[in-house]
Amino acid sequence: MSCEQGFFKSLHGKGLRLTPQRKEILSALHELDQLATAEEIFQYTQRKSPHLDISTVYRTLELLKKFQIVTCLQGNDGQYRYELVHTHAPHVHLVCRLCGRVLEAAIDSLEPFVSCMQGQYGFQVDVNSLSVGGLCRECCARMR
Amino acid sequence: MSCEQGFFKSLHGKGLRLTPQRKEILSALHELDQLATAEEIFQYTQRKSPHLDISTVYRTLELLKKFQIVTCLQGNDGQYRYELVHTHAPHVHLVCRLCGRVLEAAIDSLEPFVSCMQGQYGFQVDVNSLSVGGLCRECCARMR
DNA sequence: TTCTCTGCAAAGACTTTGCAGTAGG
DNA sequence: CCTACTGCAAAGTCTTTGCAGAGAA
Repeated sequence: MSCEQGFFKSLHGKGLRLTPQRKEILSALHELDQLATAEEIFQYTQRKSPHLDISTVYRTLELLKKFQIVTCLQGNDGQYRYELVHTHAPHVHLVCRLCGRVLEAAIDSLEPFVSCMQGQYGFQVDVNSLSVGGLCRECCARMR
Repeated sequence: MSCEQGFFKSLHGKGLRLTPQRKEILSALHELDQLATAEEIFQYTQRKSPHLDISTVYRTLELLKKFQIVTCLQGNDGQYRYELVHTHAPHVHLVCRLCGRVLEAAIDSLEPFVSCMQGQYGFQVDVNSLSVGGLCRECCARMR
């Protein structure tokens, strides 16, 4: 698991440690392989490590975020959701404001925007953690 | 205040009422004239209406959101922030992930993306409530 | 008069923190 | 062996809800 190696290096560089709990959480993120809340990740770890605490999940996610191994976004409901950065192709999330469903979308068409923000405002967009609200096809249809 | 009239009509159409508290909150949004948290809006109302309760602020913002009079986004810190939809030109918010500062940016360059999401996924992007994470010019510079 | 709205207080949902014992490097 | 990490419990933060009295239409 190359991700774990990278994580270990990042940790080691700062005098931090690779514990079984951290491995377990990283592994849960891999296996879930989609946006997941801290609670969902926690539930997942419980099968194998029933003593792992949810506060450890939060602390580890915080760490993974710092090292840019996971990104995090907030859904409809205000909860944070996490996913590994490099397992899928880069994408943005489309979050429906009615049904809350989340789609992944390609980022090619975003290029002009990203360049423009860089050029005009010196702002470097985190494409990986972009979350876009709106109406999904189904909810659009339902509204007429 | 045309906004208030629109609000009144929306309310009246559903058998709801325009109360002094709701006026006060709408007025606070106008005068703050920028993204503000429920708490900030609440604080602002306290000068003139010290008995207005924060739960009323939350309930009113919910209502204003339903009528699309305000939009709401979540900043760096997980708090919701609100602003009136039609007082500024349409814009997106650039939220710096380090310093938390929020810039307003023009939306022209976003057009290809919006069309593409519509075409490919049938997803109708809420441009007005788009919040984009990244690094601002200053924080970018500070990182080297 | 009617029924929505408000203030108050309390509960709720999610996340963070303090601490003392545990264990990675 | 040192000090970061964990589980536990408790506290925090922001937001929502229940209720009885107040007040807009």
